[in-house]
Amino acid sequence: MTNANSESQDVRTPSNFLRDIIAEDVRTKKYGDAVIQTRFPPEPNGYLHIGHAKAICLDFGLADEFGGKTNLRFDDTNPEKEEQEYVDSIMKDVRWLGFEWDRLCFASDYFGQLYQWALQLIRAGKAYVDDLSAEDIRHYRGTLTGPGTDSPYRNRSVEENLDLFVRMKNGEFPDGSRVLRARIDMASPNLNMRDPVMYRILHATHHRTGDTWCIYPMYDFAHGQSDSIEQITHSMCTLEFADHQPIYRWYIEQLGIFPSQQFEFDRLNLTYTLLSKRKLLQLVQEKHVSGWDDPRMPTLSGIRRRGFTPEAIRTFCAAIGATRTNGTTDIEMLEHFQRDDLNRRARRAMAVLYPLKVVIDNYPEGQEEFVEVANNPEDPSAGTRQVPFSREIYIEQDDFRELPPPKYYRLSPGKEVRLRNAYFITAQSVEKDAAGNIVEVHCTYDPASRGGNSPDGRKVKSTMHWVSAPHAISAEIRLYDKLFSKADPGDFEEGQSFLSNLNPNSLEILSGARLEPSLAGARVEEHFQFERVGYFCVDPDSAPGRLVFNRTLPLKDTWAKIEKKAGS
RNA sequence: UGGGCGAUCGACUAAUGGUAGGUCAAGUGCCUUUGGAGCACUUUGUCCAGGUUCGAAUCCUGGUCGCCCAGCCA
Repeated sequence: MTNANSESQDVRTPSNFLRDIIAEDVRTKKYGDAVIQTRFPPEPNGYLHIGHAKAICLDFGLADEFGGKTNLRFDDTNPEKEEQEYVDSIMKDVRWLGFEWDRLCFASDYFGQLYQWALQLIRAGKAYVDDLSAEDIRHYRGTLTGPGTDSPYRNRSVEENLDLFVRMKNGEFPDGSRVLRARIDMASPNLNMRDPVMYRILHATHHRTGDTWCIYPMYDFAHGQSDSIEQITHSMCTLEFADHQPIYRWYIEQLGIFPSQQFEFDRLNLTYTLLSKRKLLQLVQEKHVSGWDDPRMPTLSGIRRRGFTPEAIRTFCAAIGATRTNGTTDIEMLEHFQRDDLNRRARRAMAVLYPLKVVIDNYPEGQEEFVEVANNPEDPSAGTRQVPFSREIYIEQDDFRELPPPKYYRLSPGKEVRLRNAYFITAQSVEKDAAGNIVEVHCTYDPASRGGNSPDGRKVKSTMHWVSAPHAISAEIRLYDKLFSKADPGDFEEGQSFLSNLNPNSLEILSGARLEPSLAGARVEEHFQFERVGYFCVDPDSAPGRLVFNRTLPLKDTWAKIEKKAGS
């Protein structure tokens, strides 16, 4: 298994209860000389999201930590919701995250064995065919506070149950007409033990088994036994399955098979984020986003396209740990680990998103030169590159104010600043259009300050990025922001839905940006830090000569904070 | 008037009867050729009430609050 290796930035939480349990089981040799075996069991009915990443890191990470193995198992017991497209995307995403499974498994591979086990339980008088309708079953199940009632079909003979079940399998009955149920206890305080349904009739084509079957096992009758077949030692799942533990154990005990054990941990919740497959599907189907891989989606394919990296996601997952407490993690924490990762690794470049032309009046017309620029100041091994400079350049509109507010260090009339890696310039005058908008700033430069330092030791308060106007290239820039404007997207007014919390400004497309020419060679999915602006990566929509950049995250903006404080 | 699980800084998470610590966020200062990064410092916490104990976040009792469960979904 070539799992995510522990790089230096990996955060190891001191401990979590799952690791403690496994460590103890390894120490006491609970499973003899057998190795720790886990599994990641997605249902192929949607794309994986950041919440699954936590489960993946736990399933694969913990097994790996103790020299164990992890299977990727598709929990494909419901043919009506599952598709090959999802299987493919899930495999791709798990690998992208940095994990490789020991065995690729499908619950559907066990349909035959599961069927035999069902027969075994019927023969043992532990299962029966019920003719009650779905509605009646619900009714007979009782309530949270009151016991259920036995189905009138509960005491059929073994022979009759066998006959009926075989005929169910042979397709003699229509969908919904009968089910196979475990015979346990209709008065159990745990609803899952009130004769749970084991099999339902579904004349549907399965993405792998085709039309071989018309009866399909329920999750509870499939999951534990699948774990058992694969000799899973530690079957980790989320908290809402805790109530299923008794039924998980019941089937394994009745069948006398390998005793896999289930452990539950808390599901990931993130502020400003929805992690419900149903709602994500709705966003896709109703076209509130461009698809499962829309860069605003919390899906792994979405955040990959946005520019997030597997390393950062793994570090994040390690940092948040695992407990049995429901909570909501600040999205800021994910963003922090992503910035941290990209700060170390992303190549720097200069790009002006909202250009303002600057003419350097005392720079010779027609002259050009190249200045040497570090590709990544955090990583000298990234080398340097040559960036063209000339008389006319673009700077960010925000970097010039005719009337500078207090503490504004950037360019303003009479003020001297540094153009990064180039020269000191001083603003002299502005040109405006008929409407009074500044369209051009005239400056002078100090030829002695080449490279960005003045020999006389003169200091400037500000350093600004720039792009040489005649050399600049264009690109489409997609500025992404949070998909939802409310920390809890599920918190909405009466009569509304989570859709009312959609952030109307989650995507802004810029067409006027000017970029340094070296960016022309950028490849899809390549990450950059546009200095002083943010982290960007190349979108797959790019074509030769037509670059598209997605903003992964903006850089932290201290000035914006100062300005906001002054304004409020 | 069922059952299950849980409760530690604003958020996430350690401490497993012996100094309540880390990360994020927030704030202050230093530094800076990215108002980025970095560095230093600071603020804020054991749900409540009893009990056991030399000593309790941890053990006990009783409350309170939160989450999950009545699919022929997973």
